[in-house]
Amino acid sequence: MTGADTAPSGAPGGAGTFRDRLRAAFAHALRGLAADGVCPVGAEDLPALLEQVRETAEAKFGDYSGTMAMGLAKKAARKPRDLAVEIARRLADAPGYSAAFAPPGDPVGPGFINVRVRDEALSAAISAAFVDERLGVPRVAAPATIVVDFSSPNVAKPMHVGHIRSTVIGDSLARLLAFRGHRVITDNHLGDWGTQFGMIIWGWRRFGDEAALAADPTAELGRIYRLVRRLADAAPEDLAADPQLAALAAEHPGAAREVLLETARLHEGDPENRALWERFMPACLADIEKLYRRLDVHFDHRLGESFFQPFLAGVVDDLVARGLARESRGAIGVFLDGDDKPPFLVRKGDGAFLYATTDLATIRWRLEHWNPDRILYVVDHRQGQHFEHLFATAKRWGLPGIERVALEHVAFGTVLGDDGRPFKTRAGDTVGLESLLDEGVERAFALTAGDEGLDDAERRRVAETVGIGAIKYADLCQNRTTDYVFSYDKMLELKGNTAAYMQYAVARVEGVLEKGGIDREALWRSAPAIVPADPRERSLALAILRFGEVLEDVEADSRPNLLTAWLYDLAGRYSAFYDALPILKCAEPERTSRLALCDLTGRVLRKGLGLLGIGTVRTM
RNA sequence: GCCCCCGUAGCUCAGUGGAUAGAGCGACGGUUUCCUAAACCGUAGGCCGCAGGUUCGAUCCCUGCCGGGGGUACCA
Repeated sequence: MTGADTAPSGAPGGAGTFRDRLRAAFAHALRGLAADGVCPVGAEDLPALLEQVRETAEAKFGDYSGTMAMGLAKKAARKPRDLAVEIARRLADAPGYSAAFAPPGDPVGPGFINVRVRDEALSAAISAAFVDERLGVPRVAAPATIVVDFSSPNVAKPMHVGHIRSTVIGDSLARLLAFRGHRVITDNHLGDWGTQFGMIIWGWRRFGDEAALAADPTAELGRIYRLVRRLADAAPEDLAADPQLAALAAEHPGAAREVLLETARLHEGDPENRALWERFMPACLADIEKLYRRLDVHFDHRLGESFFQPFLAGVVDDLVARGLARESRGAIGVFLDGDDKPPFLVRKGDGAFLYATTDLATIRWRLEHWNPDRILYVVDHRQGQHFEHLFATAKRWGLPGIERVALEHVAFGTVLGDDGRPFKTRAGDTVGLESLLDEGVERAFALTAGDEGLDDAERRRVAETVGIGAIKYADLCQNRTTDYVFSYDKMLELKGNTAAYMQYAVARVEGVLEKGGIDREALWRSAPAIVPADPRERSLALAILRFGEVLEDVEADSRPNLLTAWLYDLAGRYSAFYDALPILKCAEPERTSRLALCDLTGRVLRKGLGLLGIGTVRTM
């Protein structure tokens, strides 16, 4: 970090984004339409209609357009074009319109109303953003309390590639929502009480190695976990392929059943199992924390499954008492879709609870203690059905506050290897998260081999930022819901939609300012007028001022890839600007204006990357 | 069987009701006495899986089909 995104002081937050201001003007125009009886537009119709005010596809159509006239034409019993004329006329009279936008021209095509931002307004807005600590991004009018539940690894086994998306996407959403002005509560719902502990307890008693545990607790626990898992899950063909495993399996024919028994004992409060659990936990947590520090991911809370364990029996009793859950085949479940469909199980036949039970207890606890407006579960898409059932059960349960909280499963796809199968090592093992990061950093380091003027320590720091940034960015820039193919080569490309390209753009900004010996603080204090006269400056300035619009869109659908797409577009515009126009070598007042635009671009890129949890470097 | 997701350029992916469907890689061509050329500019490359439907307008919404993936009562 260069520290340059700390605030210049003194700027107002501004009157909202250009899109906000134009939507307000369209709202005025549409209400006028209704008041004059031209077209019935109810207050409830407005939001959807105003969503049709957005940036144009191409600069030749202007900066923003409104396309609602076509859809409304039938309702108004007019030709779309005529209605567009009516709207455009009222638009020009809307309060605040003419200060920001040029008079709308005649509607284009079937009824597009195209609008161009006035040059003076653009200059004023970009100059204001320059001295604004929020870079021109407005705060939300109505802050909400939003719980972001993400990462949630199972402790007692190493974090692996499967945890990266939840961790990176969740962290980014939390940062973004907080910057927007919401009250964000991050919670890591650790898997610290599940069947894997039954496996470890059972395995420790049979295969545990005290010396190995002392030397490297996670490695030893991981070894035991994997071994027991293979034993308990072994299919006949696995046993046929692995004589050693087969021998073990013959020795422990009841492994699967006994593991579940140990889990149940732990849950029932068996002192010996509890003692083992307490013995294993600290090492597990320390190991996980180490990775989070490296990823620069932080949580407000770490309320794992074990935290909710005391409430589970009460949850089941309550569900039964209210007639929602009942006994079936020895287990207890909620029949959501009728008796013939599989129920949502909250207690197993052996008395152990399930993650459904914990999740229900967690919802109740969060409602009681945090009273949130939204709870986001950043969990992979394969658990979609679980969350459907969970949310449906929670609503039927009728907890206080449940009717006003939005429970949202923020689903994401699987990380695949080159072969299109879930990402694995060549040997077929799950890829550990730490070694994944190491390899990304190592490859980034190799790429800096030719760099002059960087000592080894500096190169290491750059490689860490670039390597980890590449991995995070590759994940965030994909449409969340689709699977994506993991490729070090692609994510470390210096061109294209990668973290490195954005980081490089930031480094070039640094280069210009450093080369010019620019005193940034003094530049901020002088609050210069930025005048985007050249089309490339204009295009860059407009993109910068869309930052707030993009964050609003990201929040609406929990889609960080909208932010990465905008950053990529922004960095591209900067590169085009930088390439075509002299900055240090042009005359005043252009020189200061362009320097300010440069500096602001750098701060905006840095802030945008920061909201993705990605750092930047001064040189690369 | 039922439910969910995905089929867009050779490859990896954006775009999910608007204007001539976009990037990167790969291919071909251009730009450096000049602030980081790890860059920029350009060319070629597409029945947006198939067939119907809704709409002024469909890659996007609905229905069916084909192909791929995932889920589907005691793992999470």
